[in-house]
Amino acid sequence: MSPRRAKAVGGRAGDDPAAALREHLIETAVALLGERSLAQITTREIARAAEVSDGVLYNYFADKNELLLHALVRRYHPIVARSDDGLPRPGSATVEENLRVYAEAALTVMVDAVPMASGLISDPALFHRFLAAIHSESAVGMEIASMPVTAYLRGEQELGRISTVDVSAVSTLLVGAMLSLTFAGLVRGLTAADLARQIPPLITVLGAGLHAR
Amino acid sequence: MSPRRAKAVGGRAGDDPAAALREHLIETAVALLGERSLAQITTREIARAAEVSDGVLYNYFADKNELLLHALVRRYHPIVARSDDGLPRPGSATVEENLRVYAEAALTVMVDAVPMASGLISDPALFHRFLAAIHSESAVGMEIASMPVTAYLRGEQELGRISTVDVSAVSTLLVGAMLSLTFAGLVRGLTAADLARQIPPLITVLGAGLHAR
Amino acid sequence: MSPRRAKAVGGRAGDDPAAALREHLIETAVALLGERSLAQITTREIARAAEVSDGVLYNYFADKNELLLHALVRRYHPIVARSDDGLPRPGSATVEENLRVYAEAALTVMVDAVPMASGLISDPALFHRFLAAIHSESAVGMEIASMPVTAYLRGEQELGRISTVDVSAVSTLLVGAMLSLTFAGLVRGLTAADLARQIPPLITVLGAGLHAR
Amino acid sequence: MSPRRAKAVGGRAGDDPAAALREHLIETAVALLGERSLAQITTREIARAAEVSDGVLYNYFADKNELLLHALVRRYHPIVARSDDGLPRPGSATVEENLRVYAEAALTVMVDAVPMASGLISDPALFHRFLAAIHSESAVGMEIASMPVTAYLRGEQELGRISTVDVSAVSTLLVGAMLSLTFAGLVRGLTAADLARQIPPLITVLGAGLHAR
DNA sequence: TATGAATGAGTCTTCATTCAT
DNA sequence: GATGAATGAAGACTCATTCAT
Repeated sequence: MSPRRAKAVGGRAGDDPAAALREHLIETAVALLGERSLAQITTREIARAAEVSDGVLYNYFADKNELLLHALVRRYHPIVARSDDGLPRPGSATVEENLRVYAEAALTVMVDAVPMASGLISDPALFHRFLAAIHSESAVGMEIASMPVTAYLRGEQELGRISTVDVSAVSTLLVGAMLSLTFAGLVRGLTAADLARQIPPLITVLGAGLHAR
Repeated sequence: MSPRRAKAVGGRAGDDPAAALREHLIETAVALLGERSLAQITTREIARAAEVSDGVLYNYFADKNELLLHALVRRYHPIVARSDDGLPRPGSATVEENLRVYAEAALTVMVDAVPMASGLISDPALFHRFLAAIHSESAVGMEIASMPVTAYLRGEQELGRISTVDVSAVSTLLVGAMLSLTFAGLVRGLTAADLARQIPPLITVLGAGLHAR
Repeated sequence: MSPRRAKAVGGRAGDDPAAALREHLIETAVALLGERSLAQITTREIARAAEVSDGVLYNYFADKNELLLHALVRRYHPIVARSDDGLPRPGSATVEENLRVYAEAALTVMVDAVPMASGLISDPALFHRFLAAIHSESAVGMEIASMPVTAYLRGEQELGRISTVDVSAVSTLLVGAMLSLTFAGLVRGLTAADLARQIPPLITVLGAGLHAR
Repeated sequence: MSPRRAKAVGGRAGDDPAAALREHLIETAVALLGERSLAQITTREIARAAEVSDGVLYNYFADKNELLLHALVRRYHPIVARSDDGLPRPGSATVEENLRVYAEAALTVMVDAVPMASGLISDPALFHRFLAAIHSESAVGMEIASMPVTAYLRGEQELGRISTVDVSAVSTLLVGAMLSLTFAGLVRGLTAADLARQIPPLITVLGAGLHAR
């Protein structure tokens, strides 16, 4: 005679059923975040999409924004984490080729994240709640995107394949350029693939700095 | 014979009285845009801030968004135009020093424009009305910020002060890095001046590319 | 140095200029009443159509409704008066043929008047102001439409061309049928001409009553 | 488990609780429709009268007009249906007496329906939504009122109690006359009972047509 | 007196949040 | 705990009316 469990969550044995619904709501919100921006997602939409009742969300979150914040964080972390998957290691191939791969990865991440981030930036209050939720503000912002590149470059530097250039500066330039391409693409409705064609000349310019003596 | 004039507009001599309130509304909206984002500004707030009645705005604009769009364009144009003022000419000083000035100008512009642009990006419909209002989509986006740099570098190239590098790529890298700094600053609440300290190392990296043989 | 006169009214010599503008407004409203119903006509539309300023109407009428009421009366009277023009006299042609002519006239009037009247009926307060404006309530309603028919039939009766039937009842039947056709036409978007085809069988039925002994 | 129920709806047993408020709203609107016309009923008034909150109506209807349309149809159908109840059958009593009963029924219906219909006629867009809602445009208009009379007369014709007159024309005359009386009554504030006194002379005139050889 | 911009009450509608069941 | 209908506070927009010029 335990209380009824939300249909949509099902009865996965072993899980804490309460936590399961909470998860389900977050995942649903994450999915909606891929389509619409923060302000344009209603609690009703979330409930409908999650196939649960309108009110449950208040059993797990203080308000709509808390749920969306969790969804945002959830979306944000894999985006960054994803960068690590299958990215080239220092010493492999050529530095230029590897940087291209890193650049494309960053571009992909940004084309996905920027619309979402925009929704946050336009709501400062929410933005700061978000930063607090991430609770290590230092790792947020572009650094989080440039860190893998920086790490990679540092590796190459240790291997002596590139000069003693400021690798952090190189990362900022590369990642920033990807951000720039992302916005340009937003204006014209271009995909990450379309934009990726503009990467090689950028690498060429940076390459000069990497090999300078 | 003439109809009465809004109290808030007063009797500023020399103004076209008809256009005065329109202007007043746009300027009020421009000011509000500095505090809040598009979606968070209500018609009531605009009216209160402008010290006029709730309905006047509809005497001058088709709807709330048309007013805000005008305010946006108003804010957007000086931002871009400002870049041209007092920017160094090819041949003067050193290329590195000049690039630093351009970079700082771009950074200043972006710190101002990004919060505003974010509000637009999260509302695609409004975003496209905005682009249409600017009515030369090709010049919108990051290009508008990178064009002055590109032009400057092309000038230096003609003077033979830099190599035959892809100046457009250099611009994208530089401007993109400014954008990146802007977002980083947004997260930490840093000003353009704070962020500007990170410019020199970037220039150093790019400098290698500019002088490569 | 007489005060300025509304442009649209022009300077017809001999007219009282004030009364001229009043007239102009009423006539404009009359025209608009042919297109839209009472509630759907705004003071702005009247002013624009009359090519005068928004506010003048309040120099001549207590409010919007008073103007529209005058327009309504103006439209209403000619409608009824029109019935008298060129309508057959007792003794001419055949009674059936003449009744057909009267019926068509009534139908034409009604197709014109019913949409207008509907706007009134749905606003009881306005309706009673209207009746007061006409200020002989007894002559309003269907009687005003049936009176000419009744008068005609009475004439025929005096000539002995029809029996001692209740002519008022015949009028009510005939005019009521026209009203009925009018509503039917409204539903299907038919014109007075379309509807007129249904008149002859009605006359045939009534004819029996007129010649009964 | 079930969500709470609107206070105003209470706990009427046996009702589908989901549909209860919907019903309540329609009935409230039906009642208001008896006092005011369509355009003069605000969503707030409906909510107040129904003793529910301002927004509920949007849980059951797409917009204000959809609710009012339902209320209209609700008012419209019983009006017509009512005509069939207890109306005389062909062969009973005398034709004149029976026609009088039919006429009174039609009059009652119209005195009720005309003010309501007027509100619709003055808003063409709404009018057509209404017709679509009734979705058999052919049966709308006066026909719906005259059909029972026509059917009755056809029955009498088959029984040979009346001549081979055009029964449809007779119906149009009779029903039209009732409409005419209705409008006349509206002007003077007369009830259906008051107006019914004018029916007998009309029947007398029609009677001549029915028995003509 | 004419002008027409300004006024602001009032309309419909949305949606985050509550709460009886 | 889950449900989802009810709540009611906004929000954008309209328009009759006023009034400084």
